[in-house]
Amino acid sequence: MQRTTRQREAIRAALELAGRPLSPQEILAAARADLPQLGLATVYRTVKGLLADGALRTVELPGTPARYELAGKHHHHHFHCRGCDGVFEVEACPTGIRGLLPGGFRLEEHEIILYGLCAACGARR
Amino acid sequence: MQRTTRQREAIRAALELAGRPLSPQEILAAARADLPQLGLATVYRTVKGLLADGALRTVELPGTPARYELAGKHHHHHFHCRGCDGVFEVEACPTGIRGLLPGGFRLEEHEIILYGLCAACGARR
DNA sequence: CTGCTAATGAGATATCATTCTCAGTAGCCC
DNA sequence: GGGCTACTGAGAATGATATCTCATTAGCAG
Repeated sequence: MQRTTRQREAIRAALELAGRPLSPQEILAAARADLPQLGLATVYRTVKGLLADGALRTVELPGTPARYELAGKHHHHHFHCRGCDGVFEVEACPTGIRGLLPGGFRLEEHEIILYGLCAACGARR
Repeated sequence: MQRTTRQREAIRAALELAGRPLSPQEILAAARADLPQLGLATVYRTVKGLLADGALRTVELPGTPARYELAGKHHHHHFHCRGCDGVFEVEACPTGIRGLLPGGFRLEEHEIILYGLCAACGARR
């Protein structure tokens, strides 16, 4: 049976508050604001459970551990900041992607990743 | 000093022949057709050297080891087949990506990854 | 051809992300 | 409140990629 624990709530809250995809380490750091003794294993276990429930979505970017964001948002893409390594959501999507494909290939999904500096890092330089 | 070795040539040839990004393991398998005793360490060392020379470009996709392709091709994107896990080049790019960005963000690069089945895998099902 | 030394190969080792273990803790039904 | 048992935390174990070590091999300049 599924229990509602302090940890589970803290982890969901951290993701909700962030509003962007977080890695397990980022989740751990954020949720420790509430629960300082929180363990990494619990983060992984809980994330797995939330994924199974359909409450989270996996966001995988090249060269970094998987990140997780709350499910249910509409289609969007991601911006990966080279300054702070943070990942942000981008609320748009160009059209006509299907036309890019060579013949015979069957398109199921697409991911667009933008690289650069986020507003904070851009201002700092 | 840089020497022209059998191994270096076999690795470059494998990438040239493939015409698509290869992981170190894929490079190893392909180049062993010519040099059966080729070692993985040599692949990594050689790839590093070719990258430093600017002869190769790194292609990083989520959830997979980095792959490498010959440098100098014009801008393109990649298709990741879910059937065979192979990566193929896609010779096009939608316009207007910069318009997707929120204010303050500085865009330096972008990557578009298409997921689905390649022609061979699509036909097999 | 000869010697110098860069490059190689095989296995050991490092590095991380993720999962496992297990004793102790705490949700929740009654 | 009590008891059953799922959940937790800390560290060990795992798995996969990438690098290092070192004795041996082989480019290439002279």
